[in-house]
Amino acid sequence: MPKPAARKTSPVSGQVERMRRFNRFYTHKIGLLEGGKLYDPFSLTETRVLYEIAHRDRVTASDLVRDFGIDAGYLSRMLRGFGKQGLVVRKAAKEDARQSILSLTVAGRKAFAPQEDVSRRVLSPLIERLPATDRARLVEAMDTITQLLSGETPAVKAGFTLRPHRPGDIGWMVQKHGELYTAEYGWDSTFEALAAEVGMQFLRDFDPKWENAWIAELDSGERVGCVFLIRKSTTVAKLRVLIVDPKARGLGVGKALVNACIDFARAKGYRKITLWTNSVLLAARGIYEKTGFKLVHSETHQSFGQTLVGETWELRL
Amino acid sequence: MPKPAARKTSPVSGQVERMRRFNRFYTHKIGLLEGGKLYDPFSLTETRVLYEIAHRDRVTASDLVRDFGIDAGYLSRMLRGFGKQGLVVRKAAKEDARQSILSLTVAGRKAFAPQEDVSRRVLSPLIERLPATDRARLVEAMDTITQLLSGETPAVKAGFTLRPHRPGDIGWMVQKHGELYTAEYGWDSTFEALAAEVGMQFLRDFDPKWENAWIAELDSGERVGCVFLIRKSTTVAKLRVLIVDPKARGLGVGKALVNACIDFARAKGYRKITLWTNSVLLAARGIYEKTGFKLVHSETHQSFGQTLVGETWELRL
DNA sequence: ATAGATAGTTGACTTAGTCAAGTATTGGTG
DNA sequence: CACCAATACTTGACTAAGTCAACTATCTAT
Repeated sequence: MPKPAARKTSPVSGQVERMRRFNRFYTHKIGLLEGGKLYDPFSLTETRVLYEIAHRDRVTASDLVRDFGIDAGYLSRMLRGFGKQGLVVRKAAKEDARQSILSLTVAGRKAFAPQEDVSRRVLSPLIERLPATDRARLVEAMDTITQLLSGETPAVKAGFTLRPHRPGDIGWMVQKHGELYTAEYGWDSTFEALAAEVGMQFLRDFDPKWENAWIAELDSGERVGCVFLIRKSTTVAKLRVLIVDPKARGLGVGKALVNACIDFARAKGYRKITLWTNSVLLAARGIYEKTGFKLVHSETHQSFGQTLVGETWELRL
Repeated sequence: MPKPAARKTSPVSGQVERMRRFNRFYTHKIGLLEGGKLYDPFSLTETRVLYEIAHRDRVTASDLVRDFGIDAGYLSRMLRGFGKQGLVVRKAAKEDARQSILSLTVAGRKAFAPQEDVSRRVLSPLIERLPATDRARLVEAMDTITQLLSGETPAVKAGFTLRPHRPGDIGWMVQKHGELYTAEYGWDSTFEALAAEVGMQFLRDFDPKWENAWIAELDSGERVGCVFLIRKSTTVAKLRVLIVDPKARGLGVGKALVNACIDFARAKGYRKITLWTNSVLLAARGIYEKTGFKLVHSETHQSFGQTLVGETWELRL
């Protein structure tokens, strides 16, 4: 009878151990924070039930039992108690008389109001003792976990801003071009070298009166896109290195970047914007089309380890 | 009597809301995972107690009460139950006869063994359903939260490896040079442009038989340093763009990068390594000195918006 | 009309945990 | 040495949190 094989040390098993460590740590941390009479006169579970009633429209007992994993018997009893105290009313639903629609009374809202603030009071000190950069890291990490474990679109995705370039942004542009074009199109390192050349030229020749770079960043401060507009001649501007990180696609980042270029070019009195792209870059081409650029020239070329169709697009201003 | 001032919308209050959202989400997620008969025949609290006894040397009841926030009466009862089942023994401590040192019996270890694996079995599916990049993001986020909320030095800091360059690494090098030299020395964007030029040239002229780049990354996969070695002539190599992220300083990353260059140069039969640095870069100069480089030339120059003393260092191989 | 399923309630109980008083031991002080 | 207060843990009595099964009223499908 051979012995069972020893457990192989895989990346996943190391990652699960790190998850266990976090889980042990965080549940302990929260356990300590939530212990005691924090929600007095309500228990933690009562507070949770009241929270759901307060924040959901037409919530039923079955909703809470199903979503919350609370026992129907226990919930019924709790709701009876809340009813006795005048905090919650139950109204039979028109479409199914078995169901009770739960809502807080005015007295219920008043009694519950202090508890709404408890978690804020508990969590605030945790973050306020950290320096600003660590605060951003902490909430970013939390958003990441929520997003990944919930399988949802991140709420923070909704907010982004465009800003001018700062130290490190050109390097970021080169890095993203290197990573994303390799991952998505299999382009080789000559493309990253081209991006580095564009970045070098932009910095060396930068004339803020006629040229600009826009960096898109999320509310968290994370960079998710960029574009440059440079002067080709007194009447012609050239748009270069438009890129959007996959995590921020679908939000209008690319369109906002291109529109920023168009607005800047118009304000500076350019007559035309020109750009060079490749036919496989469908999302970028779509943005150019939608913003009014026209395809004026295309030709096959061997670049970046591929056979590609290079395209020149123009927008008359 | 004037009304109280409306709550100001500050960055911190937005961040606390994001923390609350995470907290609500995660405790709910864990609550669902931990519900039911997961640790049968033990309860969650019993499992936690057994875990502590199994993993800590000479643990006492007071230790558990203090660190764990569990009631002494309840714990005593539980331990009595474990004693009845032959899972735990209590031995009076020699130095204080009031104290009981707790340990698992052989039968206790055997009975507890399946429970040790429960959290692994519960957490594994959460991570295994994610693509590899998201897995790394998840555990990185968890490590970040643990580190920030515990106020500890990150455990992951201890391990780093060196690897050859990949797509995006050159851009990362440019980005870090741009950010760090601005932040630490006030150098202007001409330095980032120089880094971009070095990167571009490296990629375009790269000959793997004679040249290499090394990227230092932590166990988490995060890049924290780099160096390039390029061929200057058949007998002379040139070391370029050594940089170490502040978060990984003090670990020997810089020294490892330089030693990798030296070893490579020796293996390739170069006679000498040369490099150009600036006198203000004290940490780098310290590493060069310690690894045997000699200062052979220095001169004042106006670069990067500063008056600097450029230095050439050499190592005979 | 009937049967099975569903929404919630109630009775009886178990499990998880609290609080206070008690016993044995230790350390400090006069 | 004696005494007292504090400490480590136990025990009695109890409350709080929650479970399970049987029940009532309502709905849906056949």
